[in-house]
Amino acid sequence: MKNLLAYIHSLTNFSAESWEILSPALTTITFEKDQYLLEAGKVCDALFFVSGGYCRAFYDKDGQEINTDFFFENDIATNINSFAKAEKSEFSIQACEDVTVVRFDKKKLREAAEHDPEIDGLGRKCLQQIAAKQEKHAAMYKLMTAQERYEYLEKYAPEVLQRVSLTQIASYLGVARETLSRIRSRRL
Amino acid sequence: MKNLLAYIHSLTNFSAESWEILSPALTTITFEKDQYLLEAGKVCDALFFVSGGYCRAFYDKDGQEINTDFFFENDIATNINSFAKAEKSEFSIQACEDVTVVRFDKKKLREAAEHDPEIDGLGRKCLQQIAAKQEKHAAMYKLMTAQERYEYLEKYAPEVLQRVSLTQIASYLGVARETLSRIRSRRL
DNA sequence: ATTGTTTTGTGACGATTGTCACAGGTTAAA
DNA sequence: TTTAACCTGTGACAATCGTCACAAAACAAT
Repeated sequence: MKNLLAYIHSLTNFSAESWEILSPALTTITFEKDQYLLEAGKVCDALFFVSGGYCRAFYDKDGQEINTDFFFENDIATNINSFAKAEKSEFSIQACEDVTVVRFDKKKLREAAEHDPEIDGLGRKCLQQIAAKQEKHAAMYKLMTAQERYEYLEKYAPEVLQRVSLTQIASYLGVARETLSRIRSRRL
Repeated sequence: MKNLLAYIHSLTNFSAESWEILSPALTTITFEKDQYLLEAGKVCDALFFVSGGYCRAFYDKDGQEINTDFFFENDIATNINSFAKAEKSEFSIQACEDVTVVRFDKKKLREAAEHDPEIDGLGRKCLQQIAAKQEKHAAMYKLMTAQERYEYLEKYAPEVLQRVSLTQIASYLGVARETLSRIRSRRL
């Protein structure tokens, strides 16, 4: 909860009263490794602030799992489209370790936002953050080769390389496991 | 302006009074072919609702231009990160034909949003739309081969294939011009 | 019509990557 | 400690794609 408060304050001004109003929308939950925070085909009705452990977002493409995102401590994990439009999610979010999250219930969050403009502003900031993250990631794909993407991770997201297995990273970078293995050995 | 109203109503409830309050933030502008709506390195201080013609967003990577988006009639063209965070834009937006847009001035828009929750809600909806578009496009890159991406455009964005030159589309799809030419000839 | 400019198609070739197969390592549970 | 399951590294080979070069086609302007 302390991390969550720090995260919120890093985004926007947030009073003690706002926190009181927001609190009922929050629950701390733990997921065991391999459990799903969100399953493809279901509607996303919550945001998850990750306070311990990490998870991954992945699409199932013809039986093959393709990672599109990792969420570590102090990240917000969700499907923002599914959340905002109440459409079925096209991807799943799964715990890669035992994970602790603070869950923001959609309905209660909306009620809280209606009563408090600070909470409304926070919601908007979160949306922006998520949009920004998506744009960065999309640009990484469009502008870089596999090797450059790997170097980008080394530079800007080293925790991914430290904590995530090669196989999972390869899927995230869009290359075969073997190719990533060779990229690594080339760079020693 | 009529198209803009229809667009707004498709997103959210919007009263005549809100429109009155919003109007001072709007200007209709035309850009000639090749003119810039936004230049890389500058801060984006406006949204552009495209009412005629189309434009492209592109990154400059070591002198090579890489297209990342096209904006047609009834699209909102902007750099949402640069707009929201007042950071320098990493890409440019350029008119590909003579283009007519309705410009939303950032400062005036914010003032209008402070006076009217409907305008505030509209802003949020726009943000969501843009985030959704980005996510779709990112997924296209991560999940599909070049050929599948081309077929995706055929299915979901045929106006791109009709109106944009092969060279520009190739850059957008992330393949060499020649490769796209071969994808096309394979599919006849 | 003619010229010049831009765009598109195509062949050849080399580089990169994916696929398949298998070996070596690591980890976790019994 | 042993086993089993999983992850990683590596070689061989085929398929794909990018690059270079140039021809054909489309388009614009005079």
